Amino acid sequence: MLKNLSNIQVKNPVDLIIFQIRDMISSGAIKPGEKLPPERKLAEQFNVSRGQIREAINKLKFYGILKVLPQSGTIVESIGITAIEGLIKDILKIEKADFKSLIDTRVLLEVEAARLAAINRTPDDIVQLSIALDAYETKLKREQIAVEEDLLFHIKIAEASKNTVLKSMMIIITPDILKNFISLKVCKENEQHKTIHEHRAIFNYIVEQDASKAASAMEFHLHDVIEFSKSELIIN
Amino acid sequence: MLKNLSNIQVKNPVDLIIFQIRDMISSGAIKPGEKLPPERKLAEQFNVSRGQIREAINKLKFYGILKVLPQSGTIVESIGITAIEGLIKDILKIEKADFKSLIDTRVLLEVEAARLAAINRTPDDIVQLSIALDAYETKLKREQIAVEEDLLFHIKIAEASKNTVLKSMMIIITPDILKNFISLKVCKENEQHKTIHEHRAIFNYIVEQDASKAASAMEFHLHDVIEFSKSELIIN
DNA sequence: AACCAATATTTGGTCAACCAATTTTTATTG
DNA sequence: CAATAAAAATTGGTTGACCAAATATTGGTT
Repeated sequence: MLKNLSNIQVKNPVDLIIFQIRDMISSGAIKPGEKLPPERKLAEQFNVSRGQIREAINKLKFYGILKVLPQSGTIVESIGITAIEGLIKDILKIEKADFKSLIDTRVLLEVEAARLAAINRTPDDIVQLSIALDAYETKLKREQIAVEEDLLFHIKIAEASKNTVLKSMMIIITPDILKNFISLKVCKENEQHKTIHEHRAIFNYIVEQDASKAASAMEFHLHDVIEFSKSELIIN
Repeated sequence: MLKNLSNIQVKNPVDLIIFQIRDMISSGAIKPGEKLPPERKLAEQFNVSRGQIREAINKLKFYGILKVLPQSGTIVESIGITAIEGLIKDILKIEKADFKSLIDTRVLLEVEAARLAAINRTPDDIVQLSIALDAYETKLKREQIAVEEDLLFHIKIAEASKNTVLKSMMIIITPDILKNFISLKVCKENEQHKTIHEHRAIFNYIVEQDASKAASAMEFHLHDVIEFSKSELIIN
């Protein structure tokens, strides 16, 4: 346990607080389901300001480790000591996304989203997809580049899939994808017009509720994108 | 994962601020790549405290829309007006994850993670996987339930996949999965011993670098889990 | 002893004042 | 006039005091 401590390079003071909270749980001082000491006590105990304690709590709250009850206290989620230890260790190690991982995961999510969208799409989804599709095509015909409209269309597909987690993940990775695309100038002008037909194909299969064809159409559509995943450039 | 928001009615004051920032970008008052007005100005302009402005900025920062340069300013990421408008709208709509979406997405991520792990695993990954596997088995032999060790093993697989995005996503959904599993008592004691063999099988295929077999072994392993995805229970 | 309302305390949430790094402006000098 | 250094203003970051809701304590009544 303690030997793992040296592995992690803690730089951020907030991460250091998170680490200390982890120790309190590891040592059994706090058990899952119980209340964390109040923020003021923690601030005094760790010799930091209360604001930094709040920031650390906020981060752990986002990752689902803590739950804050206003005017009452902060409790550790009942997910077991082992899980909490492992998760916090991993959270502190989370690194920036590389381009290849981003693209590979995007393809994975998108193909599944297209498949599910074909199954679960509602009439309203068709309207929304149609609007997004039109926006993409008109932008493309007027200007050269429509990467944004492209990705917004893809998000609409994720929305039509009715899988809330899938959609959330798409939303999270989309800005990173855009940043990389723009900087790498992935968007070739002449090839963009080809994608109109591909988008239409995906759209039609979703309308027809042909799941497997929608999925394969999406996979084909993203083939060009996969080619770029050899690049290892990182943005930010 | 986090909060939700009804389509038009905005309740959270922070989300309202985000909406106003969106308007500033939509109207062209701020363009992508440019600086946001200083926090004090925004606070005065929106007639709210600066802390709330900071909270809103923080949320948009997490989703990759804004980038904060300390002691200098906050800039809008250069990802285009259209993308920013669409993304912010979607961010405000993000809803809590339902169990089915959670499980379905988990399976999707895990099968791919197993496939990639078989390809990219290093000698050290094998050691780490072996340690996680032993922890799981010994816990199972002594006590009845080892869901945490189970999931930590799965995270190690994601780590071995060398896909940073995939791993991050696994870490994000794991606590939610645990909460649902524990409350639904998905972990059947007698069936848990069966999973030892399945884990071993996955592990061996990863060691042997047999990608397709590793993937299908993972898919088979998660079959029982998929059965429960009919439940619509939501935790929290 | 048991119950319950009134009160005091504790809690996370909020805010305005302050800090240090940065940027811009101004003054000086060659 | 240009260059540069000093100083003023601006910036996001931090902090400690205050707020309202939740909780614990108390004291009285039955």
